[in-house]
Amino acid sequence: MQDFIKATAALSDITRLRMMNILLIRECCVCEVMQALEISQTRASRNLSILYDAGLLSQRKEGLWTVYSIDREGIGKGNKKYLDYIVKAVLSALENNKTAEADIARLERSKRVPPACS
Amino acid sequence: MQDFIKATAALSDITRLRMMNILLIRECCVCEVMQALEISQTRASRNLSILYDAGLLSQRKEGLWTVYSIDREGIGKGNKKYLDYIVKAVLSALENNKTAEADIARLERSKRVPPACS
DNA sequence: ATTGTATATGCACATATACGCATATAATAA
DNA sequence: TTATTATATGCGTATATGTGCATATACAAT
Repeated sequence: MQDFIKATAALSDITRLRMMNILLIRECCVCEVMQALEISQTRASRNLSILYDAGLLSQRKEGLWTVYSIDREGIGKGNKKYLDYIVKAVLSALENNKTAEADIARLERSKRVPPACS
Repeated sequence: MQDFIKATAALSDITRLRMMNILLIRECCVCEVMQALEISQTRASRNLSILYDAGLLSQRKEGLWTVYSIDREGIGKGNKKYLDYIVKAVLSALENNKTAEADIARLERSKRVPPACS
């Protein structure tokens, strides 16, 4: 119940909903999210953390980057079955949305600036 | 998108989640909700309004009472398809929850006190 | 009209949330 | 070591949210 509340609270914010939108396309590091949504670094980092803490995202370190992605492992498992429905609701809510489409367009142009560990 | 945010914000509160729980059993007037959840009149009225404004409940006047119920007409229709998923998520999130079960037990004992229009 | 009952709402207040700025931390490169 | 880059976080601030108290409104019965 508290988990559900945390998840729905995490999704009831336009910035984080836009984040879910692009992360449903592909995983992103923080700076890619900044570019795609045209938001500040602080804002990107903080809101990605909130989605992570709510159990919606998984996180991994890759050199300098923190890469976030939809937690396809955790979602729908165990006592978090409801997250499946929530993700479906997100997808449905984002259909044909201009902002969501513009974010995806910018996502395609955004890059992890210079390769740090190549 | 704003509709989705309104709906998830409405559900990210324990009082309102408990309300959805009992309303999924049957429609209730405000005073039945008060009794089932053991909350104040103000709190019941205000939070039911929030669920109503979020498009999750329908409302009808019946004598002195305002009767609220899950909006089975509106949900899932038109551009609110995602609400279907959200309701499923609510049901899933409330499975085997002690508070939710206690609320339902009290709901079964609660009555619309005296018949006003009989 | 007057009384009683169910619900809604204005107001004050405490707490939570979202944000930017500046700075800290962590990892890499020179 | 020092510099650089990506990300995280402490702090202050503005706004939003949840609640109770008191009161208003709406409807019904007498």
